[in-house]
Amino acid sequence: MNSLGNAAEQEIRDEELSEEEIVGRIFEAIIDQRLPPGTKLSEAALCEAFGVGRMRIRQSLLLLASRAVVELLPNRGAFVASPSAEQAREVFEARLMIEPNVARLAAERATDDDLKMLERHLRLEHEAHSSGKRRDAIRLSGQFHVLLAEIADNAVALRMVKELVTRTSLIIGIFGSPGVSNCRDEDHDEIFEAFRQRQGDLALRLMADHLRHIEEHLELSGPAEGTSDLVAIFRK
Amino acid sequence: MNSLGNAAEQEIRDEELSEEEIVGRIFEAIIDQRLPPGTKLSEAALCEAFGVGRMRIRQSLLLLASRAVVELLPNRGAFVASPSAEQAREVFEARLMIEPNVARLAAERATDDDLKMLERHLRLEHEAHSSGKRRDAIRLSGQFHVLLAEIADNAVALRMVKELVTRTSLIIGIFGSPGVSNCRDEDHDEIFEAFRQRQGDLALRLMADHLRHIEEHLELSGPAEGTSDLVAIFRK
DNA sequence: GCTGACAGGATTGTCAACAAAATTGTTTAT
DNA sequence: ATAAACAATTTTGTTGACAATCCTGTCAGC
Repeated sequence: MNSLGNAAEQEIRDEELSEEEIVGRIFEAIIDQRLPPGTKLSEAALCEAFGVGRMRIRQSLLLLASRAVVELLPNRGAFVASPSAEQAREVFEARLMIEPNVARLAAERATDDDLKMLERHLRLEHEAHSSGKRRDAIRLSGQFHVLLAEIADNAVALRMVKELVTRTSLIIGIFGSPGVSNCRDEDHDEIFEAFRQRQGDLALRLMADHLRHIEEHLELSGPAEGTSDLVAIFRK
Repeated sequence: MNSLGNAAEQEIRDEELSEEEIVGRIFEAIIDQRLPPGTKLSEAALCEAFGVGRMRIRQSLLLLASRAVVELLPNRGAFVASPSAEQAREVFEARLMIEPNVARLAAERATDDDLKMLERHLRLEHEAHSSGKRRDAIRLSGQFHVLLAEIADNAVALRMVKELVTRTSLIIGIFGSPGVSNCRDEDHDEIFEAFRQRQGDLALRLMADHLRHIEEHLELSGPAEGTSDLVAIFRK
């Protein structure tokens, strides 16, 4: 029984899910690490899981592959991507280009409602963290970055951030020290404080520091995860 | 006869084109404005143009839609996107986040061969510009930005730049003053000079200026191009 | 003469059957 | 007993046909 065969995930409504909804669901599942890197995503299993036809699944997998979130091997099927150290470097480099700017714009454009919403979100993050709900903590800390992109009000940046946050979750699954959580929520608190003071440039700087901080806590010179390092695991 | 029905574009080899190749070809056609915004991309026509099955085309169109380069209307078909002024703003905002950083990295990482290649490219740009080959000039000036992303050696950034450059071509087609070319090649020359001197931060600044310069030459408060502003055109 | 309904044609969306490839399990020969 | 070869099963890839939707042109009614 794989992690997708859960009947509870099936939709009850007779409206079928669209490709984008399926893509979104798989993004989320990857973000909170219910789908670890390398997981086989067989078409039949996904058809059952989402209650849609094979074509819909096929297209969804193609979209996921175009964002480097799944890997599509010809005649072999689809697998959750396992980013290489090189790809991890690229992802963080890209995040450092985009997200500090997103943070600055968001800080400048946030409405009062946005600030309230962020505050509520940070409270949830703290709760999940202190009560040891690791999965929730991971999901929420990733979602924080997505929320900022939504506040920044730029659909292009939002799409990119969603992709990069998801890929980061995979990267942490591979290169992260076990137990260490995704983001420190104190960092998020500091960024929020900059928001409250409407200091866009400060938010930019803090976000850059935050991302560098995450990257530093990875072991990018480590395992090197090939196709599936069974050979490495059973080396000796 | 639409602009895709050209039999010369058909492939001779019996190897079929992959989705990505088709996507790339359509990207290029949009970049040098052979496919203006709003063009209907009927499946049958594309099947003939590329000599592939309908499924291949369908998937290609889905990929293009996921990058906001074509618009997919249910039961209506695929059309080359016609970005709104709001979307144009988002595209340039995103380019300003990414490309100055790309320029800085590229300036720092360019090999001597890269510099030679850029120099050759700029010569081509000048030639196309001075000999009045508008289409070539447009294609080459867009390609300059893509080359920088390749030199920067970041696949994520490269993909984003390709998308944003293509969308910019559509934006210029809609909001650009007629006759005014895409980029001024003197700007590109300046950036290249920063490359030659290995001044990454200068390259960053010049690229930001360059992008702002392009955006300023648009008329974003203009036509407002709805679905197809026939109503606006025949208003009075 | 104009508006609305209707029918024909064309295009898109979906499904099911079929073909191709790969993995797994079994057999056979050394 | 090991390893290669073969067979069976599963999974992916592709094709074609069919259903649904939309556009266009026509016709009836007012």
